Amino acid sequence: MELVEKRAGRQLGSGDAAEEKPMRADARRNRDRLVAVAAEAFAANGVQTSLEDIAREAGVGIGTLYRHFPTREHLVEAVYRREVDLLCQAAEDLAKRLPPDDALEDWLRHLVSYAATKRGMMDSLRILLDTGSTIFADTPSRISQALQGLVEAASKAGTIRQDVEAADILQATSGLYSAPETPDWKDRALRLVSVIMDGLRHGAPRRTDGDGASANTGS
Amino acid sequence: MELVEKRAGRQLGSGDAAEEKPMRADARRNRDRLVAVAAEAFAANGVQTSLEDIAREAGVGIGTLYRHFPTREHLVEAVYRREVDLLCQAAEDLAKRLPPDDALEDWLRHLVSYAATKRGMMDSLRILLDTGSTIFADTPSRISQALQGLVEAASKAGTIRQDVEAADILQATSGLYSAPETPDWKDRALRLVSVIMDGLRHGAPRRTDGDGASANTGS
DNA sequence: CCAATAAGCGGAGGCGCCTCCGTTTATATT
DNA sequence: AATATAAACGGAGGCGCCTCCGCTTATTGG
Repeated sequence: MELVEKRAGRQLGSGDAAEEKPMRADARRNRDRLVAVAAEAFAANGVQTSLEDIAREAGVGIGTLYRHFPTREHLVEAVYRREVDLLCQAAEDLAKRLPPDDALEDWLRHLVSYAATKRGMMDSLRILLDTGSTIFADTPSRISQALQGLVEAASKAGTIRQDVEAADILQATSGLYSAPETPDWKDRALRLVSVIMDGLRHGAPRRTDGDGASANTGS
Repeated sequence: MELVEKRAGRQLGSGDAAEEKPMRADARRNRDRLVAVAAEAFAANGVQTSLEDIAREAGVGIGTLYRHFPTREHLVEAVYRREVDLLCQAAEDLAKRLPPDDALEDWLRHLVSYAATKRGMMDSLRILLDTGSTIFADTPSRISQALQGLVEAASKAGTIRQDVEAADILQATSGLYSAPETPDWKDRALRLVSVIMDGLRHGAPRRTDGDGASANTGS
């Protein structure tokens, strides 16, 4: 689960040059903890979560938080970036560990968490847009690429129907981002994933199971 | 100087119906003081001025400020609205008290103060835009209309050249809003006004003075 | 292994935001 | 003028933000 994040230094806006210095071990550890804790907190309570709470939860002083992330937006950007990294990383890992169609299904479940985090952070993300951050330039294509790998593998293995592409699936799941903020949001989202996967498997050349539902709604 | 402001109640966003209740005398007085003080403070120190300072300066408790203006943006909107009102009011007053071209010149000087306030508030005004406030719908046309009255009067009196319209002058002064934030900003702005007025008078059918500079740089 | 030292830590403290509620006061009623 | 009452006042207090700086510790070179 511990994703090694390269480029740990400055970001937000694009006006820096000399970087890439190796960070001291404790600094890196603290920084990673902060981002991880913040991700959880933002997803659960929205971006307005008290930074002091996050620091405490991560077991560091508030000063440490502020040294690493001078503004709330810096932290938000780091969280968002990590989320995308994790998502792409997960695609690779799953592809190795599972049959292609199961990998795809699991990855879509990851996508649901990603969406959850993203919706919690929407407001701050909009601010980042104004600030001229660069995250948004490559993110969509990175995600799309990760998905494409999974889709192609499953397609080649013949366990999903042949005529769908990454773009189709992203479109099918786009409802995740705009759906209302109900408490059972996550259940609905996972159900949607399950439906889509059933659909994809149904039209496959080699069926893996009878054409019933695929069960497994996760925890 | 005391402009009587109708509609003292809710605003910001457009989702209110029943309004226009007569306000208690002390409430109205405090509200007006707050807006006046805030206008000065915002122009001098920008919108980030401490609300506590503003309340103190206005001689009211912080609670009073918050009752009248639940968020900083509500206060900003009120200030901005008042600024526009004062500007339009000034146009009428000046038209009555001075020869048309002098009225026009003085009004342009008012416009400079307006611009000063507006630049101090830019950031918050942008937030207001997102909030969906209605101020921006009619403001430009109101200002434009006020100016038009002055221009037509002066034109009719023959003390400025005949072929200019309000729009021309607004365009000529548009530099006020984007000019850099230097300390001598106001001097430059007033100099610009002076130049424009000289130009307008120069092409007039009946000259008021020789074609030299018009002096009078105000205080 | 032991300094030396710079990188990092963390929390006290100051400030601003905002709410809540006991007190004051303008206004309507008699 | 006296009274009732709802409207308005104001500031204490709680919380979050952020800075500043004395202390701690990982790292380096001997």
